[in-house]
Amino acid sequence: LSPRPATSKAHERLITKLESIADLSGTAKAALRALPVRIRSFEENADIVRQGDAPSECGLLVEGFVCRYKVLGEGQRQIMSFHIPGDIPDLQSLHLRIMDHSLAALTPTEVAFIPHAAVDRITQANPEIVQVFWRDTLIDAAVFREWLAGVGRRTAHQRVAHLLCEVYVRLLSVGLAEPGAFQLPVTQAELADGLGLSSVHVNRVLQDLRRDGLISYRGRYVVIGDWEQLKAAGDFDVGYLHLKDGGTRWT
Amino acid sequence: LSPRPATSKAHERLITKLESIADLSGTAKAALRALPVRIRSFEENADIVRQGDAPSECGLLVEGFVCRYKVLGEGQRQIMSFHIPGDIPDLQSLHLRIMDHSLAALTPTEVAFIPHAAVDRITQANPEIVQVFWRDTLIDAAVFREWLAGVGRRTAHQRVAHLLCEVYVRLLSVGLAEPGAFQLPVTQAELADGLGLSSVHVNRVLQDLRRDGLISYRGRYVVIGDWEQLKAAGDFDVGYLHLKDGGTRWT
DNA sequence: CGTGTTATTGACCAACATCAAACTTAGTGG
DNA sequence: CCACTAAGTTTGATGTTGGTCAATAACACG
Repeated sequence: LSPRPATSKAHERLITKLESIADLSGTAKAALRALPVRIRSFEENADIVRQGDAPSECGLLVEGFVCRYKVLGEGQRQIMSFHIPGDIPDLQSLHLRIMDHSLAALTPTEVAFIPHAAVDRITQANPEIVQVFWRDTLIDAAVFREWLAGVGRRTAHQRVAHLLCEVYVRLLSVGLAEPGAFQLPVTQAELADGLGLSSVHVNRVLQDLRRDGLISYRGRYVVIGDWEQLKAAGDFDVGYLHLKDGGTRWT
Repeated sequence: LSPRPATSKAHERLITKLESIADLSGTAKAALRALPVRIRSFEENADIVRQGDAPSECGLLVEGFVCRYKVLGEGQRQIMSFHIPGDIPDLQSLHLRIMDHSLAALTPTEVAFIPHAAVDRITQANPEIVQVFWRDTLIDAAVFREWLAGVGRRTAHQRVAHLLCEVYVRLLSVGLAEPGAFQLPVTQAELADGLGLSSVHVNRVLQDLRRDGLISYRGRYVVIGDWEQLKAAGDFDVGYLHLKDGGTRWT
C-alpha cells in the first residue's frame, strides 16, 4: 500500500527515534535510509507477532499504538510496554529467536517490516549502528525495570501518574506530542493490564487525578493540568528513559 | 588479591554462562579468555555500583549472589533481579552510561571487573561476541518481563514458586545446583523486595509450600520436594530464559 | 552466653479486586 | 436525523489478598 511515501516515512520515524537516544553520523543515517522495508497495516486489536513465533523480520512502528503482552495461566493479561511510532518493539527477535510474548496493535497500525538479514548486514557493516540498536534494546529493559518497580512497590495513584508521564515524555522526544497534551489511544482496561490493576480501579484513580487538576481528558486526548504535580504524584524521574540529553529538555 | 587462579576462574565462569545461552567458537572462547579482569571482593550488603554512577567497567560475578535494586520515593526497595556467578549484571552500562539502579552483594562476593574499553575492543573485533553479549542483555530483559507479569498478575503463591523455579533452573544451567536442591542465600525480606510482597507474607507462603511438600529448606538450602507441582504452582515455563536448548534439558 | 539478625505468629486493617448494573459515546444503517 | 448497537466508562456494594504492627522465638556468631 503506497510504498514510496510510506517507506520514507518509516525511515524518518526510525531516524527521529534513534536520534532521541543517541547521535547518528551522516553515514549511519544514510545506511539506515537504505534499509529495505515492507509496509503492512493491522487493524485495532490484531496481533502483529505472537508468543512462540520465530519471526524473520523486525517490525518498525510507523503509525499507531502497539503493546507487548503476555497471557498467563489463568487467562489474565499483562501488558509489558506501550510503543509509539519509531519504536521497533521486537528488535530483540534478532537475537532471541522465539518470541516470549506477543505484540498487538491497540489502534489501526502501520508497521514497516525489516528482514533480520538486512539488520544483520547493516550492523555488521557499521559498528555505530550496532551500538544504537543495542542501546535501544537496553532502554527497553530499563523501562521494564521501572515498570517492575512501579507494579511491585508503587500505589495505584503513583503508577497511573507515572505512566502518563512516561508516555508524554516519550511522545515529546520524537515530536509526537504538543507541549502539555497528547493522544493516549488506549482503553482503561488496557491501561489496567499494563499497570497490574483492575479497570475499575484505574477509572477511579483517573477521576481523582482529574478532580485534583493534574490532568484532564476528553476521549483519548490527555491534557496535562499541572506537570510538576503530575511528576511528583508519579514519583517520575526521566533518567531511566536514557534520552540523549538526559531528558532535561523535556522536564 | 590472588590474581592468577581467581582470574581464570572468572573466565571459566563467563564462558560456562555464555555457553548456556549460545554456542561459542574456539576463537570466541580464546578471545574471552584474553579479557583483562581486575578482581575485587565485596562484603554482604555492600553496594557494587550505585544508581547515578557512570561506571567505566563491567562487573562479572565470580562468586556469591548479587541483586539489582531501585529505591523509590518513599524509601521502599524493589529488587529487579538476582544474579549468580557467570552473570554480568551491569553489562548494560556499556551502552547506558548512567546507572538507573544499583547493584548490591547479597553475600560475600567476588567480582571480576572488565574495562568497557576491553569489551568494546573484543566486540568490535568479533561479531560472534557482540551477538552473545547482546543476547545476554536481551535475556535479562526477558526476565524483567516475566517478573513484571508475575508482580502484575500472579498471586503471592505463584510468584514465590516461580522465583524458586527460576533460580533453580538458572543455577542448574551453569552447573551450580545439584539435581533437586540449591543454595538460596537470601533473606525472606530480600525475597519480598524482589516479589513485591511483604516479608511476613513471603514467610507464610513459604510455610504453605513446605506444608504441601513442594519444597523444604534448612537455612538457605532449598530442596525441591515435587518439581512438577512446583512448576505448576508457579505457572513456570522455561521459555523466557532462552537457554540454548530451549531449556528442555532442565525441565 | 549475650547480642543482633532473621524467622515466625497473631491481631487487625487497607488497598484494591470482583460483580453487576447503569450510563455515555461513537458508529451504523434505515 | 433518528433509533439501535456495541464498546467503553462510571457507580455502588461487597469481598479478599496481602499489608502493617508488634511481639516472640530461633539462630548465628563472637
